[in-house]
Amino acid sequence: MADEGTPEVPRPGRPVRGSETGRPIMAALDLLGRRWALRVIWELHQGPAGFRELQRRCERMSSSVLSTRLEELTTARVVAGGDRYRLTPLGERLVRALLPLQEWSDAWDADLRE
Amino acid sequence: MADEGTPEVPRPGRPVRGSETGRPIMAALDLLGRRWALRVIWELHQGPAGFRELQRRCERMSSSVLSTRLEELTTARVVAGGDRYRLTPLGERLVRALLPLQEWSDAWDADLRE
DNA sequence: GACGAGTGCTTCGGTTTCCGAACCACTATG
DNA sequence: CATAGTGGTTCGGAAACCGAAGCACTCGTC
Repeated sequence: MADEGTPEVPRPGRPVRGSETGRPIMAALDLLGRRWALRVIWELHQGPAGFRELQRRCERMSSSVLSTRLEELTTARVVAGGDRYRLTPLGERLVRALLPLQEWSDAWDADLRE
Repeated sequence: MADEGTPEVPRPGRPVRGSETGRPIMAALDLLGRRWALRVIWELHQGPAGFRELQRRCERMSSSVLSTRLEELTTARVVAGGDRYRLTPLGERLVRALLPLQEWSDAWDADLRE
């Protein structure tokens, strides 16, 4: 489904960009702080999708980057491929952890409108 | 505190990278999906910090990128400058929305160790 | 008052990442 | 056979990021 080369995916327990400690939260911030990563997870929460459908949901996201992100998220066991891409139980749990963000973004909207 | 040029900061209500709709959540995902953005917010939650101290907390983060992120986050009213940088009430609320992520990252760690 | 030592940044050349159109191989469906 | 859709990969150009260096300033202190 994707190249299994040497993809350099952040993992807890290993030093990542900006942290030698390997603290899980730092690995998570690295993984999720890559372009489109949060968005892909968010869109998959709306339901499983094939490659091209997922790309459409992300409004013209580059296919090459989508491919890379899917590989990273798959390695991280957040996403699983097969017939279509879908969130793993771990991925679902991540989305639940991210749900308060939607609420916050509405508050942010309200705040900036003042 | 930083250049007030034309910084192109994502805002709810405006089309952002990957979304023409301007839905607040999409603007938030864009803002927070930039390198170091989540980390800077996370570190400021440990307490206010001056520029160089914040850079140290982020373990050798590039000063130029820190400068850019601080400008974006300030424009977004998540961070405020002054004597030292600190989270605004909106920023504190954002951190609270992000707290479940720490818990998740520990579960992620446990899952990957299997 | 000249010396560090620290601060808040900016500049700039080099590297990495991202973008996106084109393309390839495959599977329908008509 | 043609057309349309799928799951990607390739690759040249653009944008983002990196990090060492430097600048202007303040704060002791000798």
